[in-house]
Amino acid sequence: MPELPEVETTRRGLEPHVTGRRIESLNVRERRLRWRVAPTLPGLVTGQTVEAAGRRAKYLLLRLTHGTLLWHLGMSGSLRVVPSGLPPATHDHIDLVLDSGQAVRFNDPRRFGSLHYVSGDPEAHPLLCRLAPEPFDEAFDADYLWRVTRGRRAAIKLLLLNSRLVTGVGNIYASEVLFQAGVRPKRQARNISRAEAQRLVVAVRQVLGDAIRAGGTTLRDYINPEGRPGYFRQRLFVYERGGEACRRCSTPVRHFTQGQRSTYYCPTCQH
DNA sequence: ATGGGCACCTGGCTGC
DNA sequence: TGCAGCCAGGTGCCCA
Repeated sequence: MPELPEVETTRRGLEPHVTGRRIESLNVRERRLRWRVAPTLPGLVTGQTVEAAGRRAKYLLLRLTHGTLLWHLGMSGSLRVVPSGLPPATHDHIDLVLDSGQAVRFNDPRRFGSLHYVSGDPEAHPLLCRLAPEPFDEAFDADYLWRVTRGRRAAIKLLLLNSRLVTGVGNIYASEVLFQAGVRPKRQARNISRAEAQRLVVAVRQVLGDAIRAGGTTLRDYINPEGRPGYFRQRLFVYERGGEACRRCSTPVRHFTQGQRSTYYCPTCQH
């Protein structure tokens, strides 16, 4: 699913439709998501107004009058804005019905997504309080990445996927970031040089930023709130391009498994 | 504390 | 055509 660019694209698509809208109801047709959706949730949010649509890492934060909805899209989740009367299709698990006659509809075939309501400071929630700084925050810089990689024997790619250390980078963009930074995915994090840490930070921002501008990456089923796919796939340098020519040097792109996930890299461009 | 592996799900594709 | 096997944008948790 969605990595940071897809969640951010979703946030931007939702924002004009939800901001200032009153919640008429929350219809939960399937509560068995990553965590069971609390039965009290509809009663808690009905009647509140959506004040803003925010994002923290891959979590969407809908700030309400008295609290916050924490929405995660998991691997296969997506949110669409639909007319509130539209009959639900398969895997349309939740509707957030607004006073505009529209509803935010959550579809998630694999049900790895989640929905929580937090009444206090959302940053203090257990799911958010240990997350690394946002990639576009100034706290995420070369010094930071240098510091958190020291003494770490884990492969740098695995470290990029660890949300306590780096946030927003998922499996597609991890390979892309390492390509752009010229760093091999198997390198032990502790052996990354200062200059490489700098290049990685630049690459994280560059790749995620470019992907957001392209509306995210659609591999299979990701769609934005208007029901449209993202267009970053055609700009991927290595992901899902095993055996194909590197776009920079024509060497065949290599593919292997790391931590039970696919990794792609160019043996010539990355060291 | 760190690292590795598993689990949670459904669906699409491949190959016999 | 049918079916087994494998793979997929995430991440919390358990164990060594």
